[in-house]
Amino acid sequence: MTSIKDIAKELNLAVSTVSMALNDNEKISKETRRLVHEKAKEMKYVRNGAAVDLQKQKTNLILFVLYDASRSFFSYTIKSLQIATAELGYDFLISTTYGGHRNTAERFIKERRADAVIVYTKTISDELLTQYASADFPVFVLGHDAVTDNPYVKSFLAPEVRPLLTCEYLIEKGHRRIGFVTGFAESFGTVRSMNGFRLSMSRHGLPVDESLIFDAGGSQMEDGYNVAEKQILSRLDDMDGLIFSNDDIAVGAMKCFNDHNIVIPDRISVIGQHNIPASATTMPPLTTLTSTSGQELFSKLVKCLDSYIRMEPDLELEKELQSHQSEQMIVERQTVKDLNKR
Amino acid sequence: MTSIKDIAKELNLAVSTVSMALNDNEKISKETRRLVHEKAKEMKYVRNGAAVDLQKQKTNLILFVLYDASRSFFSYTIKSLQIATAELGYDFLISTTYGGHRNTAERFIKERRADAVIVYTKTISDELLTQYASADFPVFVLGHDAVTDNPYVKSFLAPEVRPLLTCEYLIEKGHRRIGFVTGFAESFGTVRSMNGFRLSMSRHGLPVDESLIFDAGGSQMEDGYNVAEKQILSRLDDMDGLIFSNDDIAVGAMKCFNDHNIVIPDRISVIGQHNIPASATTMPPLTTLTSTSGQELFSKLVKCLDSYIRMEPDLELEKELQSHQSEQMIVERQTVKDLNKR
DNA sequence: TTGTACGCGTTATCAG
DNA sequence: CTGATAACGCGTACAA
Repeated sequence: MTSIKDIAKELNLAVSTVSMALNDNEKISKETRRLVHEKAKEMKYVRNGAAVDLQKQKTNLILFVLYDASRSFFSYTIKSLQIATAELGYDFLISTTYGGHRNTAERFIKERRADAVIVYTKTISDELLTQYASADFPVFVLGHDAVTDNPYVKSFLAPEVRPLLTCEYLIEKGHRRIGFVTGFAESFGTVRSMNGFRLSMSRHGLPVDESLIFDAGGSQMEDGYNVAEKQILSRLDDMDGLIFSNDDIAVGAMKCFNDHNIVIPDRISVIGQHNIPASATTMPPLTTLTSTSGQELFSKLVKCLDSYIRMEPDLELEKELQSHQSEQMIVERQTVKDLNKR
Repeated sequence: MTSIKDIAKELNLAVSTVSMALNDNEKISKETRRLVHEKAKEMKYVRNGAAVDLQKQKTNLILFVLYDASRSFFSYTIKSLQIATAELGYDFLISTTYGGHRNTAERFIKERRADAVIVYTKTISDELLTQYASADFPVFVLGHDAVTDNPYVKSFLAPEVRPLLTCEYLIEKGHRRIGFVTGFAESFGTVRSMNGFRLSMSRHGLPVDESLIFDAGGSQMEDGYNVAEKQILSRLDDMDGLIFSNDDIAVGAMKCFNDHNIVIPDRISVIGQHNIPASATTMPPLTTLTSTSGQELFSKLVKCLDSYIRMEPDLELEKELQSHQSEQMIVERQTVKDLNKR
């Protein structure tokens, strides 16, 4: 590995000169700069990231931590964040905690191997974040309100507990005996929509039958298929509507219903959440929920994060972001029957 | 930020003593170690990653570079690699190059910000890898044979050009006028299956009608829907079979066919590739191709990579891995008609 | 058992 | 415009 020292020696220059030349510092004559660059290329010089980081006390990196990158629901977020971070010149890396693999994420947080972290999973504890966030190492939490007294752990996109729109929709369409299927227990979506579900039911004076709350154990299509086959099929007669806490498991369950010749929505209404691409392809297409949070939102988010990194928090922008409530909308397709019409 | 210096001062010890104590070096008395650890916790000491990396000339990091983490096809690979790297104590991070965002990946490669890189995309050029790989910075390429003279760029899981099994299958079932739909042009899967397609056709003496080769422009479900609607629908009568280079676009296209009341496989046979979860949920379920490359394979792969990192290449293991040809199998579902039977 | 001294590769500050 | 020197935070021989 050739270093600036080597090229300094080769050129009979001081290391500092070489360093500056390499960074195109105006203080160095154009000629010298040219020479240095040339030699550098010739000697296949590449700068050492660790050394730069150490000296600058900056990594230029923003780390995004989430549970499962393959969930279609997160793919949009990933892309948006990548665009936003790139706009501001940051590097962007993803750490996945699927299967309990939190070590990498935690080490990067503890050892400050990034300038900031964006956490979109419950698998990293609020305590850890509280412990390690600081003025020069801000942590943004997405999807829930982190419990913390650390002012540098900021929460965004954490919908307040509100009635669950999918539930409201089913009720509006005349459903009364409504079941609920939970996804990965450690996900915010599951917890939140579960709470929303209970809220909606109670507000309409409807009882929640705990035996009609099914746990898929995970948030992937296969999990949806399995819970449908093993737990839901036998209870179909006890419900007129079934809410899934996300589309992934709903799509899997739809497959199961098809395999068992259960006609949706004649036999039972089904509704999902997130509007992932595959939900449009089920038979019949899945009615679901969509929520708007465009590229612009993520750009603002990263801009705000950047302001924290630069130690000049843009409190105004932060306020705007925190008051942001994403608009939710039912995507009406063909898995919910209007029971009022008969 | 408190450093070992600070805690050394506080305890009237030498930095080196503190350093060793922190690393539980036997040379330091148990009592001192306890003391140091205590003080460290008290002062909220956290070690500085960059400094450690610089000194050790190791990052303990393996970087995985791919185009789009949300593609269901890659999710299994990600998970397997994560498990495998964790087994050997490495940190594991993902860099996504979707939308041309290669900067991060390239910078990490150039500046050696990882101990090794696994590349599973065409978006990082072979030249770059060739230029930066070295004995102490191995690069493993997945999915294609990298063109390089650098012995530290190793290729794996690069199927030889062979007849395309899905095509063979269609032909066996009596199809003759076969169309082909390509996904993201920069993906290996697309290129390879395209070549296999041509090979199969020619081996059976069948002409390839170039106007029946459709470009979806991307590998996501939406891309499949769009190409079906805009290009394929009008050509349905000119084909009896249609091959998609991956399931994602096939699933999207199936949705389109359903929307337009095209009955599959009566009107046309359809076959995909990869057997992603969603392919089982289309109406009717998609016939597709699956290939086996289990956890064990990835564990071996990472073990081999590790041997390179440790500068003791396990050539035997490497050989075994390189000769590995994944078993391919048709997953027979309901989108291919047997034309011989009528 | 502990301390000293040095190096890892880079940048920044100053003096010349 | 260029050079010497001191950091950055840590690990490790070697000496005490």
